[in-house]
Amino acid sequence: MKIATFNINGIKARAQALPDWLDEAQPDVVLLQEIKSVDEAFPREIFEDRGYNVETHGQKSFNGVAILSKFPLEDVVRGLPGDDEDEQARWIEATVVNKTAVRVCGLYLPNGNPAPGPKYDYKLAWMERLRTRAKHLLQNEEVALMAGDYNVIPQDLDAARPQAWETDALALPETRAAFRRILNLGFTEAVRARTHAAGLYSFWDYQAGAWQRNDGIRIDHFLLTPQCADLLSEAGIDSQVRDREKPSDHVPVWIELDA
DNA sequence: ATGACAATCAGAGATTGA
Repeated sequence: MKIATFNINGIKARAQALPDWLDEAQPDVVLLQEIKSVDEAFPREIFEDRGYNVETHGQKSFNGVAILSKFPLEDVVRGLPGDDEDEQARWIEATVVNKTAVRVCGLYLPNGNPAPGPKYDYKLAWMERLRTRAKHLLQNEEVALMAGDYNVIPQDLDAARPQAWETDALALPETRAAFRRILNLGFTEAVRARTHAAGLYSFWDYQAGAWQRNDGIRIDHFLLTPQCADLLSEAGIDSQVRDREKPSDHVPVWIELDA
């Protein structure tokens, strides 16, 4: 089973590039972030025509997440537990039913800039809620994963110019510590389970020719429970997508599971 | 220190992103 995560930066703006990539990469399951659309306006036909089931958790203008799956989706939950006041659409989870049932959680973790400030406080609080959900996934010994745009540069080797991000909410020591605190509960980060190579990025800013200069960062991640990590066979990043017409500023990250 | 670029909503320019 091939599962991908892709921050598309607006479904309307990606009406060509996203289906083009789906047709070529043929993922079974896709976790989308930043659909920037309400549920009613999401162009589900584009995906249903290709054999995908579609579940969305959108909001107007900003954020918004979705799951596409060629296999049936069950027990869909929208919104990260832990704060009833939180109106931002950043979390969706469901069980993909195939040979092995896989609980997939799609997330769009807050950016947090500027730091310090209320947006950074929201980021750290959101990460604490994420840690709570993560603990439960482990306690249940599920074949489960949490994937998406974490807005976290885990280590210096995950940025072309780490010094440029030193005081940024994506790389501050407190951000990295919060990410490690989740990881160290017992998750496997898929790309790093396969390679410790530098120069692997999933985001390049639109500005200042960042793509052309390969000035990227790696902020889109897959975290796997032990039961899920046992099924991992491959992981990759489709960086070539960034060179296409009207690209998102992120590219797809994917894994292959024997599930 | 700032802007560069893109998307959204709206119908100009502010807001957000990373």
